[in-house]
Amino acid sequence: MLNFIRRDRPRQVVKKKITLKHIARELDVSISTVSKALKNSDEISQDTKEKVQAFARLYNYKPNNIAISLKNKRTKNIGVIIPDIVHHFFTTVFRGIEQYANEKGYNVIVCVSDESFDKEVINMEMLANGSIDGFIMALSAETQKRNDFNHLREVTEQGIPLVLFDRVTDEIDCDKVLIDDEQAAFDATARLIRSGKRHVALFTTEGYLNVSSKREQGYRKALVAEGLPVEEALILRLPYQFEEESLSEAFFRERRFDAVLCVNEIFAVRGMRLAQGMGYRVPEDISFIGFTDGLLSRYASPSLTSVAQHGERMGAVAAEMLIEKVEQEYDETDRKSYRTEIIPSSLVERESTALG
Amino acid sequence: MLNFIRRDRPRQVVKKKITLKHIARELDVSISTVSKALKNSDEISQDTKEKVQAFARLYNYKPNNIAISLKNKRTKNIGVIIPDIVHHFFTTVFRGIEQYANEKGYNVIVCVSDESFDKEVINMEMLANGSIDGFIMALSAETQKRNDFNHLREVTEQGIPLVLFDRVTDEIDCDKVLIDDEQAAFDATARLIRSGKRHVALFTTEGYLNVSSKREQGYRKALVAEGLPVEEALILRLPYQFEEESLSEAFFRERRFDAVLCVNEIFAVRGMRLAQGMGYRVPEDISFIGFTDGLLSRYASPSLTSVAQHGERMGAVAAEMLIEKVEQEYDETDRKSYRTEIIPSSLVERESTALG
DNA sequence: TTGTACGCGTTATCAT
DNA sequence: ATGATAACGCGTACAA
Repeated sequence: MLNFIRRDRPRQVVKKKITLKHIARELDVSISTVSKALKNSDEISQDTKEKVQAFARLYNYKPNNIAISLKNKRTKNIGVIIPDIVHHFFTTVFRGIEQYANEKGYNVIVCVSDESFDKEVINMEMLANGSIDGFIMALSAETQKRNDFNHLREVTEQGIPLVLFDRVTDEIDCDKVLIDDEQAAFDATARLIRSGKRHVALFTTEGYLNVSSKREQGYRKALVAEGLPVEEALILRLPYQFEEESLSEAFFRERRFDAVLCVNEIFAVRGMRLAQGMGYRVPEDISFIGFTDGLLSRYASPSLTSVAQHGERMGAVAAEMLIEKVEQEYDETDRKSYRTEIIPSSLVERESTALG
Repeated sequence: MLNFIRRDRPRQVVKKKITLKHIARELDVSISTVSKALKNSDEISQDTKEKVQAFARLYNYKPNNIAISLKNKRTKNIGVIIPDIVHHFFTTVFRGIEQYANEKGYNVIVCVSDESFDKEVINMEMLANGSIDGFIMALSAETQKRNDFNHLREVTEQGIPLVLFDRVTDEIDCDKVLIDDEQAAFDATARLIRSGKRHVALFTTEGYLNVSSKREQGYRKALVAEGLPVEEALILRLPYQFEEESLSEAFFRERRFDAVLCVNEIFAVRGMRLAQGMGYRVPEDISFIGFTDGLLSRYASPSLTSVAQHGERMGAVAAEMLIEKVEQEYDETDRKSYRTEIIPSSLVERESTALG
């Protein structure tokens, strides 16, 4: 009796999960009676309900998610595909997604594309075969470069909801969540100028990443708006993962500027360090503002004024948009319309800029 | 004809995923014939196989993961539960897990416990109901404090493989992966002493986190081993998330020391900054070594000598152990035995320590 | 060579 | 009040 529940093993007792069928057999009723009894259906006698529920509690019955998914054609899982998890911004977005999703009873399956097109495609296909109800993703660098979005198109054509964030494309019709990069860069630059700086340099990345170019736009527009010339010589383009300082050192020696806008924290911190090493005071001689308000900004010396991107909020919004689509998908009532949400960033003022 | 494949929608054509049943109906054969044909079974005539395979390719047939999971009782998903994703160390471990798992054809479902016992329990239960084949996790702070591990016990009793990493407990019999915290602290301290320092302070956290206390052990043992006294006055215990510097400032004023071992990057960077602000030179007057070799260590001024914990390796090892168990679980052959793996850390030497 | 029947665990509909 | 049956999508042992 009950030997489905306890089965002896070499050194360990295994209490396998029990199913409706087990309960039914043990209590000598039908599976459907058990199912209804557990749902407190009033088709079932009080007596039977109590018996069944007691037994279920005793053996800690929990319905099998997979079976339910198969039946409902909904998994309550959402797939997240990001280029890199060891990256503060993506991590915070992920956290926002995870929190919101969890509140709504969804689990999150993450895949990392590692900035590779192929991995992105493989991961998407893997998850699209029934494992998830919808996708949230930021495109890999390679995907952006190749401009090939067939994998996204396939997924949306299958009716699987998709939300793109941060690294998006116009080629695909879907919900999107964006940072107001241009506006943020504009504001930061204007902030530097209004505090009395007249020669604002820009430290940005080589190659045209979507993000950097928007920030550059904002920088340029701010200069113009404030009646200053755009000095091309004050724009320094650095390799993404550069190690030696020679480039920037030369820049400091040869150019005259009194403020720098940097498209990320790292450039800013390295810039400040170099400047200080060369005898400049920060912010008196040169002010700095960076993007991505992470640990580096907070603990640099001096601490770095930085554009906070509210990744967590972004993730929550993305998850909200996705889950809305997923659940209305089920109603099939009204036709789709896609939104693009902009998450405002804000400037966190610290020591690397003087008060206006 | 074929109207299961294209169904008109308001403004969008939806190509729903097709199933074996669809193919069978369309080609007027049975489902099992289709199934076998797709597997290239030699029970099926070349002719039929080609017809079926062509059709499947055309309509991009992919088997439904959920159905397969239900059938096989294996999901090819692994559940990861960590206290916090916005934390460099956990993030790197996660990356290691994700990479290895992906190589082996597994997906990763992450849940964040947020250092909360309840969330940890809820997430585990959620995933344990069939969604995953095994768990990899680091215990939440609250769980460690409460010393309540029934949720882990339940899971292992159900025969679900579990691997604990970093934040583990002796109460549960399972595979474990650990950092050699004590040894690392020992080595770091010894390294400071051998470079000529005689009064090594320790900046650690208040309250007894497993991790910090092991590091403290190593620190103490190293002093003893090198024939130096343990000066209790040189051990500074700071709140986990402290903001004002008053505590440490007083410490710098009142104590005499020429080196500091810090249990994390942040304490080290803040310590260095304070020291420099008070006129000390780093490393000449005071050397610093931190734990967790992240961005802060690399970009601090001076850059910080730091204990690298190789989280990625740790994650890969954990995933390897888990998947091994998951797959042998299936054989049911030999009995379980659990291992504990130690991942060696290493010291990354930078500017905050002088050469021995 | 092809098809039937069953099972995975659940729920919903329709008998009894 | 209870149970039988079908269905979700797949694979496979067994029949035909």
